[in-house]
Amino acid sequence: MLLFFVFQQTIIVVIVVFLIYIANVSLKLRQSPKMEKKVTIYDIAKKLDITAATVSRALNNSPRISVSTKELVKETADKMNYEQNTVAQALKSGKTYNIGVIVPRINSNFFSSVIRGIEEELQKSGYNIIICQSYEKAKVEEECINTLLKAKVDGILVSTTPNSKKTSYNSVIQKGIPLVFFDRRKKIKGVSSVTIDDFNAGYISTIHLVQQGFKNIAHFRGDYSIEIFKQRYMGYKQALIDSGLEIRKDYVVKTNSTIQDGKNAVRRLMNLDVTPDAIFSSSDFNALGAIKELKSLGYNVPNEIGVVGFSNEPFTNFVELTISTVNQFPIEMGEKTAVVLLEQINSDKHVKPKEVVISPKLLIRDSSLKKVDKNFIKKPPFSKV
Amino acid sequence: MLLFFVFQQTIIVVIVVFLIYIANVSLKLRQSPKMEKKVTIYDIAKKLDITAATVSRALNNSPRISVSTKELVKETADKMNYEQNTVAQALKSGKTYNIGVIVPRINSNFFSSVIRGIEEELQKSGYNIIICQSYEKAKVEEECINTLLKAKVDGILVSTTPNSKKTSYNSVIQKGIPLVFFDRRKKIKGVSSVTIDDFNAGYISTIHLVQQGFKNIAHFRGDYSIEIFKQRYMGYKQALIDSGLEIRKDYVVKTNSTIQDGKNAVRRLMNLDVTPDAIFSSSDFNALGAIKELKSLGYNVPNEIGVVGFSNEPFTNFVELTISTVNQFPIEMGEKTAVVLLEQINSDKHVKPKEVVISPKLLIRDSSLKKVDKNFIKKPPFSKV
DNA sequence: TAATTTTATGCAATCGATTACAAAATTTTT
DNA sequence: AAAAATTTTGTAATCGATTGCATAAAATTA
Repeated sequence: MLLFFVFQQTIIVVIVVFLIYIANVSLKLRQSPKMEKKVTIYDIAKKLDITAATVSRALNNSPRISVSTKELVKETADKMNYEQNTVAQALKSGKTYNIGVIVPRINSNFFSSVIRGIEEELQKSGYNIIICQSYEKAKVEEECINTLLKAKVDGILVSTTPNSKKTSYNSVIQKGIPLVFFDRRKKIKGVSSVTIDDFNAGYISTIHLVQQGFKNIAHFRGDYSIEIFKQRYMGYKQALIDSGLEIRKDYVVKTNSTIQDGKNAVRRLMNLDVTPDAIFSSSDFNALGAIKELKSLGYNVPNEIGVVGFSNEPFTNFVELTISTVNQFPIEMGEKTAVVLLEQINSDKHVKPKEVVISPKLLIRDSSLKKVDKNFIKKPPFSKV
Repeated sequence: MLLFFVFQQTIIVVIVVFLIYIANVSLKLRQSPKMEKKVTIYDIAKKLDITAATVSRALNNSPRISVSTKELVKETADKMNYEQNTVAQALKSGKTYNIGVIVPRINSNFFSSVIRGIEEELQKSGYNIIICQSYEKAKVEEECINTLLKAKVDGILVSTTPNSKKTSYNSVIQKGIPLVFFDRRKKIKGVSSVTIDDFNAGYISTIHLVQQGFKNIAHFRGDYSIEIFKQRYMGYKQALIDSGLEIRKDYVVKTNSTIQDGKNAVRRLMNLDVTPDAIFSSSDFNALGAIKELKSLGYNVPNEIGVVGFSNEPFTNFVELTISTVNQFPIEMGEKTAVVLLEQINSDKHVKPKEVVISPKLLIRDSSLKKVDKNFIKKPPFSKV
């Protein structure tokens, strides 16, 4: 009986041990394979029998730590595979080293190039970027802002969406988070921006069409709630005035930046009593749609109708009939935007808001260059690409 | 004398007070305009004369808090404009709710569409994504990995770059951070992936060319260090075998995904003794370059030479001669990748690695459809778009 | 050698939220 | 009405790194 009891005990113990073993194995499996446990400055401190404070100072190269301990600490940290916990640092310092970027979408060459410029500049200073797409919707843009604020970014770069309200950015400004607009800016007091000279871009594009001999020049415009589209239109208008050409309201068509909208706009224009003989479009996609539709309607581009687009999307240079367009120097724009932001982040005192303006460049290609005039065109200030 | 002393004292005091005033003003300016100070759960606790613990529990809807205090706390939090500090939460919980995404570049329709799918799926669960571009360079990809690890992301999604080593991902795996490959995968034991059936894509594309009557079919391949390019090639090869066609080594040309590389490859092929009469390209950009070059060499596409591209980049459908290509369903791919990742994040126990495979779809367009054969083509399993 | 300065390190609070465990307040049971 | 069970709230430690202040150790000066 006693023997039996002992046996029973043993069995229980064995089972328990087995269960513990199983638990361990499954724990290992769950964290498989060979999950490392995190090393903290406390672990290093314990190993060297010093304080975490000393370790922290040593790793940060504080002049208050002797050279010998610094070396020792750094070596040990390396050996132990120590990595700073940026989250803890962020909590202590209030800086996450993350920058939010809000764009309508990333799958256009223009925006992805701007982002590239931003990225290259910011990473030099150790910042990461969090990209948020608004898909051209004001409401989604507001969600983006909230998301980025929640993520505690150290700054926000925005290219706005139509109809977004200035007040959307109040929360950002009130929190004192640096904010810079690029390309599609909002005019908000005290907020910096980096743009191109859209008025000038509109002006030189239109003048180019005038010089080509076109007299009835139409314009595809984007939403006026976005500054750049208003400016391009103003430049277009001024060019017509300066050239002594008539300004016709029905020649200005509002479009979204899609191929289809370009087609639709052309259909509308070509039903007018006096049809236009040239188009200055605020969008390469519109321009492409327009050219396709014009061809299918039997018009000859550029000899009957000239077209200039905007943004220098890559396809403008590899379609059958290359499309004249405006280079906005997107990478440079991104770099400059990042620089303006960094200045704002790094300055203790309140920096004056900056309005950086980049000069656009008209790229004259087939779609606006009448074959007969090819040799008579003036060179500067335009360039053939 | 005493009087003077008193005066002097007073003046000093006044100056000091003034200096303090100046300091305050400049401080305000610096934080202008009307910077809000952060509200914490301690502020709420103090105001209601309860503990921070209670506030925290109330805000998190703990069942251990009475309904009345919950309401009170939530109301007060609203009134005080309280916002949770995600950094503090991240430190405590070890979760940042950030997911890293590494892609070669974002300015291709394919990758930006995948990202869109990922984003839509992840945001439902409250995750943000941090995008990192490797620009097709293995070294940059490693930097991306380090950056994301430093940022303490909760998971990483990757579409790899040529020549990146499997060991690059060791640090991710060892840390137990969920990792999922999409499209351009690496075969690593225990790591999930979401891809299309590239073998099949290569097979049906080639078979389609065969059915069109082409007999000397060349292939543009990407870097074999990337699984998908190997698979597409294998599919191409198998199709030739099954069709009883000869396999010629010099018909397989390695290219990068650029227009120029497509042109170069065509020049090379057209210098062979037996020139090919069709091309199955692993890249739409190559296909476009090839078509341009073929035209300039005087060949008729598709009647003399048929071309099929890959990825359904938008331009393939709006160039003069529309390009046949393969739809990879990028948005769906993104969604599925996100789902696989979330499963991995949310499961306590070790989940089995998944290999999700999406069926590609051949889109037959002008560049591979001989005009004369138009009416004789078999419908399924292909579709005309 | 004693006093002073300089240099190096430790102590403890802090950033803001979460959560075992303990204790108080309330309700239910006997 | 006292005891037991339940609900509600509080105490204090924790996540990991940083930093003002204090103290100990070493170097310099008197």
